[in-house]
Amino acid sequence: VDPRIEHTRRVVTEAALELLGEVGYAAFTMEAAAARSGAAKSTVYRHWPTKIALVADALETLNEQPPPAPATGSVRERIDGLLGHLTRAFADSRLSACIPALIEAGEHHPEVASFLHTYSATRRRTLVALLREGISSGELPAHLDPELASLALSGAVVYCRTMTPAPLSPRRTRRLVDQVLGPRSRC
Amino acid sequence: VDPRIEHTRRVVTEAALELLGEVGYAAFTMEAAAARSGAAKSTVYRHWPTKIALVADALETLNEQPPPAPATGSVRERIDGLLGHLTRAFADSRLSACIPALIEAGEHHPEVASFLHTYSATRRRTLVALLREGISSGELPAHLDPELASLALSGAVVYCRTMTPAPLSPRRTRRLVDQVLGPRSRC
Amino acid sequence: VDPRIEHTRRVVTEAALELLGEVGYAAFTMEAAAARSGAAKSTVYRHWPTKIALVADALETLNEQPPPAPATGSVRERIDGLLGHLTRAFADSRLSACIPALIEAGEHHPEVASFLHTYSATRRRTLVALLREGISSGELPAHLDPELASLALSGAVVYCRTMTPAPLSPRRTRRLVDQVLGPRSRC
Amino acid sequence: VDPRIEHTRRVVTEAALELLGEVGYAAFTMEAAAARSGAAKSTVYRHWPTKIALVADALETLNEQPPPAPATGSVRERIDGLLGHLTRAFADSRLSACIPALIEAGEHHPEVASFLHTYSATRRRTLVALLREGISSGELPAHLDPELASLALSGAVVYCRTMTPAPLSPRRTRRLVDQVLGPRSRC
DNA sequence: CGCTAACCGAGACGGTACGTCCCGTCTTTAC
DNA sequence: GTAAAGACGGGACGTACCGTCTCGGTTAGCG
Repeated sequence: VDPRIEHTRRVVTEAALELLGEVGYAAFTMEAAAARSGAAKSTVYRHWPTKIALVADALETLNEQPPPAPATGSVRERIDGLLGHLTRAFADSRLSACIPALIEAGEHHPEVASFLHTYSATRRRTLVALLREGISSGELPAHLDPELASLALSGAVVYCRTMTPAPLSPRRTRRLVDQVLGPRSRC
Repeated sequence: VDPRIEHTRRVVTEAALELLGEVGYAAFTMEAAAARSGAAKSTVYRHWPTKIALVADALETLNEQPPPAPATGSVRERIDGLLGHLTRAFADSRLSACIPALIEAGEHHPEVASFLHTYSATRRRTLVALLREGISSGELPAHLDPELASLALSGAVVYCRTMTPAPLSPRRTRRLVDQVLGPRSRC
Repeated sequence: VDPRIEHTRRVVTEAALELLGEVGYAAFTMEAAAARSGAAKSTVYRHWPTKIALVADALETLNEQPPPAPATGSVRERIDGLLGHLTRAFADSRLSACIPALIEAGEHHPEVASFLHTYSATRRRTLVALLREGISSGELPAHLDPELASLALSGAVVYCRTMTPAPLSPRRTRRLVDQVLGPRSRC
Repeated sequence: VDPRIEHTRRVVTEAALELLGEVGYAAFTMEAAAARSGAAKSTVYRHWPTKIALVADALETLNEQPPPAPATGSVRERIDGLLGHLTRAFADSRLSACIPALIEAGEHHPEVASFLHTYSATRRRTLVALLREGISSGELPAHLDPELASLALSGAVVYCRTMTPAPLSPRRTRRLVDQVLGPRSRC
C-alpha cells in the first residue's frame, strides 16, 4: 500500500544480496546492509527482525528455477541439462555463496532450515519427475528409485561443492548421470 | 617441554569442542571457550590467533576414522557397513555437529576448507578402495567409476544431513547402495 | 535535543571526577568510569574517544574561579587572599589531585596541555590585574613586572605542591608575597 | 660481584632512558624496556620491582648537577648562571621529559616522590647557599629569605615549563632574578 | 485539501565479543 | 644457582555490531 514500504524492502534486499556475495554470510552485517542501502538501521530492523530473516528474504528473490525445461530431447539429455544447471548454480551464483551459511544457520534456526529444505526439495522435485518419466517410458531401468537416485545425483553435486576443493565439472556431471542411471543405451 | 602448554591446549580444545557441539560455530565464542576451560582469554589467544584456528585445531582431535574395516564379508556388505558408519557419524557425533559450521567457515578460511577436504577425502578413500576391489573381483559392474560412485554415495548422505529435514535411515542407505552399484546379484 | 545525551554526559563526568579524586589519573579507567556511572562502556567511548578527552571534559566542570574578589582592602591583602585561595585549591580540591596527572598528560596530548594552559592563564590573569592596580596606585614598587611577579608567586605555590614534600603554608605564602613584592610599607 | 648483574643494570637503564625520551613515561613499558635492552622480562623485574623503580633508578644516572660552580663573578651573575642552567635543563634534557611523569607518579608512589624531592632540594640547595652568600656580603638585600626566594625563582621556571605553553626564555630568566632579588645595584 | 497516522532517517543506548597489549607471577631449561 | 625464555591469569584497551529505544520530519491517503 504505502509505496515507501515496498521501496525500502527492495533497496535493502538488493544491498543485502550484494553484500552477501562480497563478504559472505558470516561477515554480513545488518548495519552494513542498512548503510549500503541508504536505509536507517531502525528501518531495516522494522522489516526483518534478524539477520537470518533478511538473508532468507533476500534469497527468495534469487530462487529462480532452471529455464522451464524445454522438454525436448531424451529424458537422459534433459537430466543432463538439469544437473548441469545445478552444477553451474552451485558454482557461481550469489545464492550458492550463501548455501554453506544457510546450512550452518539452519542447524540452529528452524526457519532457515525450513527455507533450505523447501529450496532443495523444489529443485529436486523436477529431477524426480523427470526420472519417473524416464522409468515409465522405459528409457531408464525399472529398478530405479527416483527419490534415491535424485539424492545421489544432487548429493554428489552438493558434496563436491561443499566438501571438496573443486565442484563437479560439466563433463564429470554427465558421467555421474551414467553411473547412477546405468549406461546409456545404444541409440 | 613446559607442561603448562600441553595442559592449556588440552583443556581449551576440549572446552571448545563441547561448546561447538552445543551452540554451533556461529555462536561459538573465544571468551566462552576460555571461560569454560578456565584459561584466561589472553592464554587462549596466545595459542590460537583466531576463532577459526582454535576450531580447526580442536577438530583435528576428532579425526578418528571408522573401525579399521574388519574386511570380512562381501564387498557389498562392507560398503553397506562403511556407509552406515558414515550415516551414523553424521547423525550424532560431535564432529557432525560441527560439519555445517566447517562448511561455512571453509568458504572464507582456507585452513578450515583444507581440513574439511582432507577429512572427507580420507573418509572417501576407504570407500574408493573397496569399490575398486569389488570391480576387479567382478562383484561390482565393470563400468563403475569408483570415484564418481563414492561421490554419489557420500554425497547422498551429506545431502540428506544438510539439505533435508531428516538424515538417511540405515535402511534407505542400503537401498542407496543398490541404486548406485546396481542390483545385488543373486548369491 | 535527545535528553539521554545530556544525562549520559552528566553522570559520566561526575563519576569520572569522583574516580579521579580517589585513585588518581594513572589508575583511572574508562571501564571504571562507565561502571560507576552506570553507563555502558560503548556509551562512554561514543562521547569521549579517549581517557584524556573524558578527563579534560570532566575537569572543565571544576574550572571555578575564586570568589569574585570582594575588592575590599588593600591590594596587598587582596593578593594575599588570592594566593591563599590558590594554595588551598592546590592543597585539597579534586582538581588539584589531577594537576600532576594533567601535567604529565599534557606532555603528549596537546588538548590536555591546552586545557592546562588556559586554566593556569585564567587563574593568573586576576593576579596580574591586581598587581597592575597596585603598581599604578603606587602601593607596589614601580619596577615590578606584573607578569614575572605573578609567575614567581604562582610558581612557588605550584613548585611546593609538586616538587617538595609539603605545600606552602598560609603563613609562608604571606611571607612569599612580601619577598616578591618588596617589604610592606608601614601603615 | 657478578659482572652480569652490572651489565644487566647498565643495558636496561640505558634502554629505559631512551624509551622514556621517546615515548614518555605513560607509554613507557617494562616489556619494551626489556625487549630493547635484550634482557628477559623476568630479569628486569628481578632488579626493579616496578616501572617506577626502574625509571627512578635510570634517572639517577642523569642527576648531574650544574658545572661545579666556577664561583667567579658576582653573586648575582652566578645566580643568573644557575637559573639559566635550570632553565636549559628543563628545556631539553631527557630528565626534563620525565619530570611531569615523576610528578604524577610521585602522587601515588612515595619512593618516586622522595626521589623528586631530593632532586629538587639538591638543586635548590646550591641556590640557597648562593643567596645566603649574597646576603651576608651585602650584595643582596638583607630582608631576603633565601628559602622563599629560591622557591620563587625555581618555581617560576617549573611553572613555565609545566603550566604554560613556553618555558622561560634566558632573557626573562634574568629579569626574573631582578624581580625577586630587587633591582641590580649600580656597580 | 487538510489531518493524522505510519513510516522514515538519524543515532544514542546497554550489551557482548573482539583481538591486542601490558601487568606482575610463575615455571622450566640452559649455562 | 642464577639467568634467560616465555607461559600464565588478569584486566583495560578501543572497535564493531547487536537489537532496542527515542526522537523529530515527511508523506501518504483518509475524511
